[in-house]
Amino acid sequence: MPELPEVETIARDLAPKLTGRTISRVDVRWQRSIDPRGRAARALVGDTIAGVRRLGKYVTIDLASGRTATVHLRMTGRLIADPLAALPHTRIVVYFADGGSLVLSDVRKFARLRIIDGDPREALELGIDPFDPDLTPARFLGLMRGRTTKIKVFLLDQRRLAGIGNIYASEALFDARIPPTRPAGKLTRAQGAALLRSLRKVLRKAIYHRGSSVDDYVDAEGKPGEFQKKLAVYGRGGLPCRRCRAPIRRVVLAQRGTFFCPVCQR
DNA sequence: ATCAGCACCTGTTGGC
DNA sequence: TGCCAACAGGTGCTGA
Repeated sequence: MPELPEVETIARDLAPKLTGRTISRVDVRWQRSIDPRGRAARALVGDTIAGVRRLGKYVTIDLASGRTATVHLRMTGRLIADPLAALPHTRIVVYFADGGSLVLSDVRKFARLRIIDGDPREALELGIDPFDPDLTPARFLGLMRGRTTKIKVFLLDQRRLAGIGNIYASEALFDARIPPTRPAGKLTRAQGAALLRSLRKVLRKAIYHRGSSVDDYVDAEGKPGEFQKKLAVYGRGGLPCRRCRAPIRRVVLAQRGTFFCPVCQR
């Protein structure tokens, strides 16, 4: 479900609510929700939350001990602080010494909590953040140089760029007027620069609107985002392009639905 | 390097 | 109305 804008929204909402709170107990109701590459859930007990931020699509909880707890919500995960009522599909409950809690709920059981000792960026093998000021057009072009993979598929590779998912890959390519099937290494310098601009523009707008709720995404307050109303191509197969009225096409790339305007993107 | 296929899960939707 | 295949904001593994 959530991509960069949704995770950014959740992390910003959670930060003031969780910072400074001490973990007293963790209730794991679906064991596979704990990523076995990290520590066991009990490692969190006694630790205090120092801050909450986003790394790629991970909600990243920094702990006073120096450890990091990362949550990946995958398709349908939700993180809710101090829920007023029991949530359906609750997989993990982190209880605080003050009596409150943080709940991970997830219908499809794909979401994962991982407790990391060292540098989380390294452990998660994340590429550069789209908003990193070091990501210049030249560096962006450099990432794509020589790659024959289709640009849409390239954008989804978290080891290159961290945070782009299926919605915003299609949206940014439409905004930059680049066909999703173009080999990444074949983008011109102008196209590379335009795509980087479009990625940032689309992501920034989506963050402003608190993310896109296409199906069941909700933020840390349980509320949907608003950006789905602004989507230009994602989920609009067969509908007229907002720019030229030609029907939006849907194709499958890397097993993911991909939407584009065959007229605007050539 | 790259890609297709499948696995992980459950719920909703659209076509017949 | 009812059934059932297709599909879903993601990743990770295998094998070609």
